[in-house]
Amino acid sequence: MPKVGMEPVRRKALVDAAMRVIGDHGSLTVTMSEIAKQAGVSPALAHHYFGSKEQLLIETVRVHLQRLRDSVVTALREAKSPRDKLSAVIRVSFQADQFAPETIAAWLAFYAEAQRSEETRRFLVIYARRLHSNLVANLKALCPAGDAARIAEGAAAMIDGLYIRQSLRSAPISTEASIALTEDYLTTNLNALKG
Amino acid sequence: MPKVGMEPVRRKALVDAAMRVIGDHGSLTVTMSEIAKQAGVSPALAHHYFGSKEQLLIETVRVHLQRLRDSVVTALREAKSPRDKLSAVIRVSFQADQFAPETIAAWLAFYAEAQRSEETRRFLVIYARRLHSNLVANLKALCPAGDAARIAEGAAAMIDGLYIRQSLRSAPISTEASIALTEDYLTTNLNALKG
DNA sequence: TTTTATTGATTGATCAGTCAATCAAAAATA
DNA sequence: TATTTTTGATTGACTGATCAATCAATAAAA
Repeated sequence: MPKVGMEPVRRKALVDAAMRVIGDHGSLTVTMSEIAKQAGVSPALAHHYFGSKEQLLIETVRVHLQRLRDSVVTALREAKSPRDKLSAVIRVSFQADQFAPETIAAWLAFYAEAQRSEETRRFLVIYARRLHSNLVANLKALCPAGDAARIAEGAAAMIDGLYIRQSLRSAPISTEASIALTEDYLTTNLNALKG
Repeated sequence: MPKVGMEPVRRKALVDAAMRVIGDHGSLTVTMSEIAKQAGVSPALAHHYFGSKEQLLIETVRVHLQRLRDSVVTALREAKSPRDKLSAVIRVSFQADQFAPETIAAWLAFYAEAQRSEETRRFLVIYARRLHSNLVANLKALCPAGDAARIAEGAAAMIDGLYIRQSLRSAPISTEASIALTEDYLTTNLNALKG
């Protein structure tokens, strides 16, 4: 069975398994055994490749934020006007796989972890900054810089807030409604400036 | 040393200690020992009064949400007009003790816990509903019901989102700026309807 | 004396992390 | 080509630490 070149395959499998298990469990207090089992390998192998549970979790955050970033980049490239690019950023934030309850649960767990893990925090800060700067950059084409910064803060907060509220699964808001609410925030603010 | 009537004193001390330790630690993976130590009693006593760690944590959520509720009720009573009441709800949400990094960290941990603990989730859902309904009730006096519901969703999301972003402690937003952003959201939306 | 408050000592379970051993593919050598 | 050596992949079994939970014992008040 052992074949050469398994490392990248196993790493990916373990990182994906970690996200799934964490999402299902809704917490980072998952065992290496559970993750390894989900990935179809022994716990020892997970340690072999990642050194520690903490490192595996950090890698999990990193890889998944990288994927999210790739989605945003693609969507931005397809959008032409600044206004379309703003919509693209919003759309990706709420896209199906991101907005699935397990995914939201996992992100929530990572935000909590960021209180203790400097490295986890660093990655989430980068995500937050990127979201903010994507919004600002395109807003600047539509309104003065000062307003752009303010509107971007508000929009970013609204996006994150819709996630949190979604995590409680009471009165769940649809993807479309979340997008509409955020779009509406932008439109109303931009119109208010024009008026 | 043992005096009669200590139960309520100890319960309060333990619940407060739990919130503090969880806030400092940024996670619910705190030991009963740490909490008990912080409260100045033995771990065994914590178990004596609460039965289990889980129950202590649930009580901690309940008590602290109850206090938050009391603050809101008081602030609402002092405000006269619907618009003032909206401002009161916002102000309390961001008031100093709520917006302290340790408090935010603790709430974040509880949100994560809500994924697993039905009872914790229930309390947080009640808080979310209360926030929403306080907003809707007063918005209805200022705009049509449909718009009130929508604006309330947006405002609640923005409040929760500002918390999350604050938890990352990068580019921290001041209490005043957070209040201003949320107030601005309401004002802009209400003006847009009038115009 | 009975009841309430309190703790030290202990237990049992859980887990992260380690390690020595195995297995099979690949590379080197004959 | 056949044989040997090396190396990467993999695991079962084990260890040490941590921690929630229990309990019997003590001390003070009622």
